[in-house]
Amino acid sequence: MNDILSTIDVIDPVPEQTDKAVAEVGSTVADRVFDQLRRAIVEGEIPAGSKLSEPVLAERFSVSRGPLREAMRRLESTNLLERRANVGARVVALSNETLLELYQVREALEGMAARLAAEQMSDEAIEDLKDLMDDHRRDVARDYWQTYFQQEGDPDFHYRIVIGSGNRRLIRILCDDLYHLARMYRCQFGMKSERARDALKEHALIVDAIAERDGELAELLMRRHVRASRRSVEQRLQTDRLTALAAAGGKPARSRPGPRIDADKPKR
Amino acid sequence: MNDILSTIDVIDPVPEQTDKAVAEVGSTVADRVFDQLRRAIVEGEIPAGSKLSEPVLAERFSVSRGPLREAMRRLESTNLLERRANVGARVVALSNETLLELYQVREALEGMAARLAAEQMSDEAIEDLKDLMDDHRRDVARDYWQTYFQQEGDPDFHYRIVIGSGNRRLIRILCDDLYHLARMYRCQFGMKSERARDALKEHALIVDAIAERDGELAELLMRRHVRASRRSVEQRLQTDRLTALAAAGGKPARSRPGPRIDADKPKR
DNA sequence: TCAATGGTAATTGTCGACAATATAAAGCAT
DNA sequence: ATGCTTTATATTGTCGACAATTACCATTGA
Repeated sequence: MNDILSTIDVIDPVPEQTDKAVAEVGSTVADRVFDQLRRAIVEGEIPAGSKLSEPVLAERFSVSRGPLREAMRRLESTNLLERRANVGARVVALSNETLLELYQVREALEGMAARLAAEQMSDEAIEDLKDLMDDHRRDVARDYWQTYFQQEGDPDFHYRIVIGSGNRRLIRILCDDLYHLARMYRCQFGMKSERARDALKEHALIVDAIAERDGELAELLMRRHVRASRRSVEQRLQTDRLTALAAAGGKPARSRPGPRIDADKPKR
Repeated sequence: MNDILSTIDVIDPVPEQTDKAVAEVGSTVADRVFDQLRRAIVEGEIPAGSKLSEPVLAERFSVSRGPLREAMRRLESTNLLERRANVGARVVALSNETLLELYQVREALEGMAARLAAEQMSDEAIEDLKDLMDDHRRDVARDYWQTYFQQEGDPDFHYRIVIGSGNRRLIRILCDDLYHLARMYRCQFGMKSERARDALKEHALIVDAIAERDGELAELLMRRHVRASRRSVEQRLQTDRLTALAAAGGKPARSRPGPRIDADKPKR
């Protein structure tokens, strides 16, 4: 049945998957370039506010413009790109206003998620959440906090709770859209180091509330946590804005002349 | 420049623009088919749960598969379509669970919108909102309530408030995504007639709270209003489910054999 | 009679080329 | 010299065709 030899001629073509994410089977080229492009935007490899040229991107990812356009459409629907007909697409600009708007929505939605999670999460899932907290505590003690809170760890915590809410629409809005944008802010503006420990404490309180099935308290704590998180990023954004303003004009060197993105100035 | 004669050979295919919205300039073909397809799905012209065939849809809208696929991607991002790679796209199934999930999110988001609107809406916008309420009152008195509450009027009210919140991300989530799905439920399951008058009263109370800049009260009333609205649709959905179960097997007549959609049974 | 396997047909995913539009530059008139 | 018109280029939008994968159906065997 599951004879490996019968598929001997199709197991080879995969290795040129240069990126770490080895795109599970059944996924299409458009999905792959979607993931790659999103990562590039979120991590700042493609600067915010820059214009995206379809031909150069297509050549960079070694695909035709068809799948690329599909990927860009999906990026647009997640609000990471803004597109105007017959003009082109730009990466969203990271401003104070959009940050405020994003975190306002997150506060309402994640508060609700925490309440629902406290009511509906399974006991095993709560135990897993506690284990995750222990891991985070260990990592913070080892000063690995940067990798976790700036990249994947913190989202992991929020992911668990949102998924624990059981509301698939809520899950989709937060995990597929808002979290990537929030991560984009954190990747590009960083986070104050003392914030990591505070955030960890807040996480612990939320987990406790959920473990005690106290939905009301969980919502309150989560809303407060999101507010604090916003304030941290906002503060960092403002200082960076000022320093950038002071050193205006000097672009910090176009990295390499090879496969790079058509990134003209944000134009305003 | 804008010589019409130069395009004399391509102005003919358009007249089957049977739809009212004549797509403003600067909009592309994909945008037009997106609007048309969304309307067809929301109003039930294409039944929920049915499979969408790209070739037949492309021929129906007289476009190539390229723009059609873009439109379908956008529909997928708004959660009106579900797509699996190499298999196809289906219209979402309208179930009790998705309804509950939708209205849970709406409750949190619209409550927040009402609070923000009470705080930030301009005085003129509030006056306009009052005028709209007067119009609605008149229409309900004339028994035109069905056209308003089942189609455009009720969304109009909610649109105003959400836009009044000033949060563009919130506006996008609600107006571009969730409202269309909510309208789909109302279009396909209707609404009990006495609900219209109750809804109108609730609207009036919300407007009053906003006019008095009482954000807290506005949020409370809006959340209650959304809950009541959900209950109404839920009730109607359940009765329809039962009657459909009673008359199982007899499909209510395939309308016309002309340009119709490949609609096989929901398959479960 | 039912299950499994093979083949066939249809649908989806991808690609390259063409057409239409917007941006930019160049030329001309004032 | 400046402003407007016109031309030219480049980018986006659209189309048709090909390739790959999937689902369906028939045949064969137990």
